[in-house]
Parts: sequence; structure tokens; C-alpha cells
Amino acid sequence: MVALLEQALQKAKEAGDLPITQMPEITVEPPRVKEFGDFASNVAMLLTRELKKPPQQIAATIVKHLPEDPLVSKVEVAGNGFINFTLHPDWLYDVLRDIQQKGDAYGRWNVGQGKRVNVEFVSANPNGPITVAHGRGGAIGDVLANLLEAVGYQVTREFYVNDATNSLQMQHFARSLVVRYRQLLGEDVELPEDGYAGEYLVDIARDLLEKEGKHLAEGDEDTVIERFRAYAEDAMKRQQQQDLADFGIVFDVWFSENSLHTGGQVAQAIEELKARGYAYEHDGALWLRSTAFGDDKDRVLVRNNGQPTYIAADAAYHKNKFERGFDYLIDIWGPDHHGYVARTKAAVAALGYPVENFEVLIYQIVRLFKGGDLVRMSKRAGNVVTLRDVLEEVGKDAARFFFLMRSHDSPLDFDLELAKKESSENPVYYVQYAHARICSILRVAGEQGWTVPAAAETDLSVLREEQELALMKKLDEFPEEVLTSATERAPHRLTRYSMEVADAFHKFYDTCRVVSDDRSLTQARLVLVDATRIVLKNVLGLLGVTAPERM
RNA sequence: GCGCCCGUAGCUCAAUGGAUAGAGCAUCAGACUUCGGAUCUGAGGGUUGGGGGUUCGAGUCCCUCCGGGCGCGCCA
Repeated sequence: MVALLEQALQKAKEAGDLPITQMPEITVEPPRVKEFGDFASNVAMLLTRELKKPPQQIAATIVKHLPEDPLVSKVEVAGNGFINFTLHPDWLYDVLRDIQQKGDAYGRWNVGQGKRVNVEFVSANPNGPITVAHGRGGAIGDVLANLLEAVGYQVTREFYVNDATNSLQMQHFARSLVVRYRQLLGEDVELPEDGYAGEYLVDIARDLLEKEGKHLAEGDEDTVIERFRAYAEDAMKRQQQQDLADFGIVFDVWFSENSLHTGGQVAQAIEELKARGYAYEHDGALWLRSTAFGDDKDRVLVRNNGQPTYIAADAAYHKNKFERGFDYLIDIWGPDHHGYVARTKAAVAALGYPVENFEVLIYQIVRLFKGGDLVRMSKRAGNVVTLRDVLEEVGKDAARFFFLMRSHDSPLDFDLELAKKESSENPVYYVQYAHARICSILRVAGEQGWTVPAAAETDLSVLREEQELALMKKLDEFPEEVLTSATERAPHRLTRYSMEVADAFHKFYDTCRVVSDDRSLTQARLVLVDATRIVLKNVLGLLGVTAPERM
């Protein structure tokens, strides 16, 4: 279609009908309203400025020069200048053949050409369980990673562990654990003011007591704190790994912040920043000149007590990622971190790395609802709802799907009651049901001796019902949808698309019987139904949601 | 005060600068002697927060105002 339009423009130009100097970027898209045909192009409008003529007139000229094509059955110029193409249904039959031939690979691209992308997400501190908020970041990151792989990138999923032993948080965390441990021993001690009130610490303390005995809190304070810190952190990390695995996320790399400190990489990054002239001494501290790269103020790299700050470690971390050979870095952060985007980008730029290859995606908050009621959460009070709570309540599939029903930059209301419902109100069931229903049809067909025939050898031209054509068009959109979702960093588009496919299928099912006495119609519909199954399986696969054969 | 995100149907949200702004839920009215009714059909419902601008065309881009969320540490 694009090629046809290009030829038409070229011919019109040569004929002197359209004196254009520069070829416009020609795009073709399915129109909103199906009466306008199968594909539409807005080239004529794009040329109005240069040609100073109304778009309809330009469109008419283009159409006059449009070469004949056996696939195109009708070309019309709309009143506003759109050029609308109606195609012979044959092109849709090619879509089915394409799907059947490619199978799992239908929807995949190679635009990434094997370039390496590091997607860093979740990165929860090792001082508490994975929460629902992390769950959202997890779903976004994991599915974005799937999408990038699908379009041809080589992706590494990475979790940054904020395990710097000297951080205040980890110190408070360790102290709180010591208190819980002593309480279990019957001592009358209370949590410090900045302590962690969560029940999970009691569980860890109990575990510690059982496995290591009751003498762990003896000895000088620093030794005790460090002992408990190391134990708690390890236990926490294992639990996080398990929770995420149960959520369907397996990281390739768990990167330790502490290793940057102990390995000298933080110090090295600081030296490099100094050498490049982007670090300076002031008030006894060392500052990063982040304002040189658009930040509102400069940031402290090394405190006046000699301790490096978080941003120093982050500079070293991103430098490390580029040094590991990644072409692109994508960080996925929670809403409370958006203030750190500018300074982190500044650090990357100051170190001389291509900042345009470093993206940060900020997702917005998650509010949990139970029926109509908001579930209140507060980390300080220790009543955080964990990802595990949600998984136990609604299951992995519903959880992942729900986290991806909204754009990442829109707040998300997660209704636990709805996610649990086994009815059409629940979109994840709606989509899975479509898949199970297809499998059921194929089973029944199989029992009657039918198999899905090779599409290339099947007469598909009997597929003429409106619902059949609509379904095929929807299946045709899949590869484009994958590409857009990946490049726009919009994994949530997949949930919507999956619902549209399910919708188109259910409408087809309602009007068209697959297995019938009509041999050629049955064969053609088996191809269509199986192609739908493949697309549903592929899109659910990208979402990390199972495609059940029975429900 | 400054920065980021958001404001679209009763509710929750979609919509590479394109045509008559779409879904789901909710509400109301309908449809199975059939391969899975966890389904389908239909109806009502809108000044896209207000006002300016950019252009062939703006929910989308720019300015401004209003409203909401979050962040503004030598914490991570």
C-alpha cells in the first residue's frame, strides 16, 4: 500500500501534476470506522502546506496516478482528503497463512538486531518484602523485557540490591531484628523509634532463633548488629527471589550495591568525575556538578564525613552497566523516585556515556481496593500489603494482567474482588476463556476426526462473514501492536489488545459454527480458529499469563 | 514556591497530530433443542477541567489558569 502510494507520488511528480520536492513519510492505518475501508492514508493532508491546495484535490491527483493492484478492490477519496483503500479479502487469508507458518514467532521482529538492553526493575531494598507497588514495577519491567526480546533485542533483567552495609536503613533494620529476637527470648525490649514494625521481622527472628540458637545477641554491639544485618538481608533477599519467581519473574542478575563499594568502583567513578571536571569540593563535601546537565541543583557525592552518597553509588552502577557492554539502559522506578531522574542522567552524562541511551520509566502509585473500599497501607506502621498477599488472593495471572491494564504513568486502582471473580467482569478470565474455548472446539473437532489443515492448501475464500473478516483483521494487527508496545514502552497495550482479540473471537463464535457438515467451510474455520489460538497464546505469553486449554 | 505525573461517559481507563472521541464496569432491555452462557445483541449516557494559541486538522503540541497525586536531604 505504501509502495503503491510512493509510486503514485513519483508518477504524479514526473507528470508535473504534483510539484513536490520532498517525499512525505507515507503511513497507512486501519480507519476507525469500517465503512471507510481496510486501510487509509493521510498523505494528501501532509502535502497541503507545500502545495497550497486543498487536501481533497491533492488526494484526487494521487489516486489518478495510483497503479493498479490485484489486491486493491476500491480506492476512494474522502471529503477531508483521506485516501481509503478497500482490499480484496485475499490479503486476510494471507494473514492466516502467515500466522500458521510462523506459529510462536508470529509477532516477532528483528528491529533490535541483537543490541543489548539492560532493564533494571523492582530493585526493592533488602529490608522488607516485595510489596504491591513493587509488583506493578515488576509486571511492567518483565513484560517490557519480553517485548524487547520479541522485537529482537538481547535483554538482561536486572535487580539492584541496595545492600550497602553502612546505610542507615540497613542499620535500623538490623537493630529492629535484634529487638525482635530478644523479645522472643522473653526480654523486655522495645523497637527503636526508626525501627521496622512489620510482622515479617518477627518471622525472620523466629527462624533465626530456631536455626542458630539463642546466643546470637551476645557480644559487643557492632558485632551483633552486623551479624543480624547479614542474616536478615540474606533471608530477605531469598524471600524476595521466591516471591518474584512465584510472580513469574526471574532475574538474570542480582546486582549488589555493596560490591560497588568494596570493589572500589564507587571510588573510581568519583575520581573519574573529578578528572572530568564535574566534581568539586564545597563545605567539606564533594559535589557533583549536575546543574551542568539540567538538574536544578548540584548534588553531594561524598559527605563531609567521607561517606559516599547514594548518587555516587548510582553513578558507579550505571557506569558499570555501560562497561558491561549494554547498548541501552532502562530503569523502572516508583513514583517516589522521579526526583532522581535528572541527577542520575546528569551522572551518566558527566561520566561521558550516551545519556540518550539511558531511559527512566516512572510508574505511578497503586491503590488497592477490596470491593469498593480502599485498603490503607503504611510502611511505617508495618501494614504494607505484600505482593505475596495479592498472589495468594488472586493468583499470578490475574495479578500480572491487572498491573498491566493501565499506562505506567497513570495511577492504578487494583480491585482484589474483581481480580478474583470468575466472570466476564474480569478481563483476564474473558481472554483466557477465549483461548480455552478454542482449545475445546479443536478437541471436539478432533474427536470427530478433523485436524487443522495446512492453510496454504485450504480454500479460505469461504470465510466471508463480517465477524470472520473482523477477526482476521484483528489478528493481522498483532505484529504492529507488539512493535508499538515495545518502542513506546507501553506493555499495557497488550492487555487491551488481548481483550480485543477475545472480543472479536467471541463475536465470531456467536454467529459462526466451526464444525459442521460443510467440509470446506469447516476446514477454513479450523484454520481461522487455530490462528486465533496462536495469537492469543503469543500475546498471553508476552504478558506472562498462562493460556489454559481448560478452565 | 519549584519539578514530574494526571484531569476524557455515573465509575475505572484507551485513543503514532487525523474522519462520527472508544472499551470495560455499572444501569436498562433482549438472545441458547448448538463446538464451553466465564458468551453474545441492543439502548441510554460527553462542551475531553476553563480560556487562549500553533495548523488543512488538537483529547494529543505551546501558553495560562483551576483541581488532584507525588517529589523537592550531606536518607536509600
